Amino acid sequence: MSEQNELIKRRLEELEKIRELGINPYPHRFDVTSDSETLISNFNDPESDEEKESRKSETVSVAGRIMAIRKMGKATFCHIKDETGRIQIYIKKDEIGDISYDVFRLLDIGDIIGVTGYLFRTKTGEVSVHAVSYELLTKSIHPLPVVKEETTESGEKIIHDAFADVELRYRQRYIDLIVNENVKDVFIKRTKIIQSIKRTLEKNKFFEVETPTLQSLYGGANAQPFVTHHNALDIDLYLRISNELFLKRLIVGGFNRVYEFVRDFRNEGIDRTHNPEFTQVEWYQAYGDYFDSMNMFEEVVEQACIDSNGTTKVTYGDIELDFKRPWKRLRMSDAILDKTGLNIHEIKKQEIIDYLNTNGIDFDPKISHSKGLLIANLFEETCEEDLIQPVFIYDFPIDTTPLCKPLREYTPEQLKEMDSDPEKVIFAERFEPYVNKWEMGNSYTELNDPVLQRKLLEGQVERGRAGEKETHPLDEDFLKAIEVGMPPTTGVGMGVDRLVMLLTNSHSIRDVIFFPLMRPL
RNA sequence: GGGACCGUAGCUCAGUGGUAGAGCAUCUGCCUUUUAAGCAGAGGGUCGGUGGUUCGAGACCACCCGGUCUCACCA
Repeated sequence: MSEQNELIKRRLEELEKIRELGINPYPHRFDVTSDSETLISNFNDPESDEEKESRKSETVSVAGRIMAIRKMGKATFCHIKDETGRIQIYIKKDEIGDISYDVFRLLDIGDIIGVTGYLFRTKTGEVSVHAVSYELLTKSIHPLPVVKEETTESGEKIIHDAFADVELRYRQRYIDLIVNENVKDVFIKRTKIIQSIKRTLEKNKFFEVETPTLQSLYGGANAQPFVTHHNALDIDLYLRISNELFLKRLIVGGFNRVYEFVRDFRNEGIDRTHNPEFTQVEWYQAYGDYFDSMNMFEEVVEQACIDSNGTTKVTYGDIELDFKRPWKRLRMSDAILDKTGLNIHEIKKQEIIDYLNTNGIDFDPKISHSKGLLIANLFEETCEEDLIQPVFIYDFPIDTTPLCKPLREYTPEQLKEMDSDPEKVIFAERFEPYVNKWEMGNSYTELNDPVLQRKLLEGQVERGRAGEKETHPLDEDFLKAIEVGMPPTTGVGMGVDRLVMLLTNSHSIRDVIFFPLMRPL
């Protein structure tokens, strides 16, 4: 028999013994009156023997999971862990009764107990609960990794035999949360960040809405979708890659400011900044432009940083980031000029290709038809690596997106002329915030010219036929909505997981998602 | 998808071709203020899987499974 089964078998036997003694190992409730953090932080040492004696009648009830047991014959110490921390429990045989004490000795690390008793400080100085009674609340039959915590004389904590196998931690997050102290803190911060973003948006009159996850057409981003099937309708459906096109329909419908936190699904590679399902918040604001979105974006992130960390500054790895507003704003063309000396407005398409080639920069030959896509590629390969502190990169070639308005400075004649000249690049009012070299989001002055919108989306279909995998299929219903008329609008998509990574100093996106996708065993 | 590395007891790990190891956990005994409690003893393994090389494989080779890091694609 394997060790694992043997450990479980022994615990099942103990479970039976407990039942035979008339004790329900899975009772229905327990009155909890306090928690470890409150008890320890509010404890004052009694000033006299009388006070010490009277304290014994001031009982509290706490509940938690047994994390460590130290049996000493007729007395036993254990630590229980509740939602706020750990507290030591002291149980004496002659006080609690022989049977009760014997049952206690059947308990294991991992069991959940409720303890009623009074507070005292041990000889070695730890505030503890002196048990008057206790109750088994849940018997655990699956052994937990035993992690030992040593406190050195200088007060430093050393963790021994940490449950550190990354794979097991992700696959069995419930165990990770129990035995690894800081894991829960990351997820508490995650929730605080999300709550903060919602507060900031609500404060600015944005209205929370919900749109479909299952979509018969996907769009709003460049990505490959997951395909699924609806049986009753007998049609294939896609898990959304973005909610952009639905939020715009709501702007058309008369909601002026909407936002939605969504899980997006993208059928692409997995690495430390990419999980196949990830969280994004998108917001759309009628009558605003991309500068309004920059203002909102930096307000949202600065506030989220303050609400989760107390300041606008945060340390990520060995760098310090400061999210204090206002953030730097840099045109893509200026970023390229600063970095490479290339003035993309002046030079020919071929000169960009030559530059890429002579500098050993790989690019997909499929994009060589488009000066705009070459520029975007040039930017990503040369400038991104320097974008550590928060910065808005703005004015992207229009070829990079079919959903964004051209710059306001162009006259209709200029646009027409540029469109027919492959050496001219139309720039669009798009920006991406960068932090720590990562794209943190995406924003446009949204395109609302239905004729141009149709033309650009049909262009996507063309490019899809030519072999690009991440282009949009044509969404006629969306085009109809734009034809009905969308007011001038700006919208933002923001990657929540990456923001949480930065604000919690997490190395991998899997550290900020409770249950990241793992290959089934 | 490419490359590098990893997989040995429940957990953390050692084991450079010759009888599978340590600490913690578990079990037995002792121990009424311990705290990585302690002391004495015991049990626990198809060494990720399948083939191969060899007198002999945990180790060497091939393939497979799972993972980590990294590059590519993307947010």
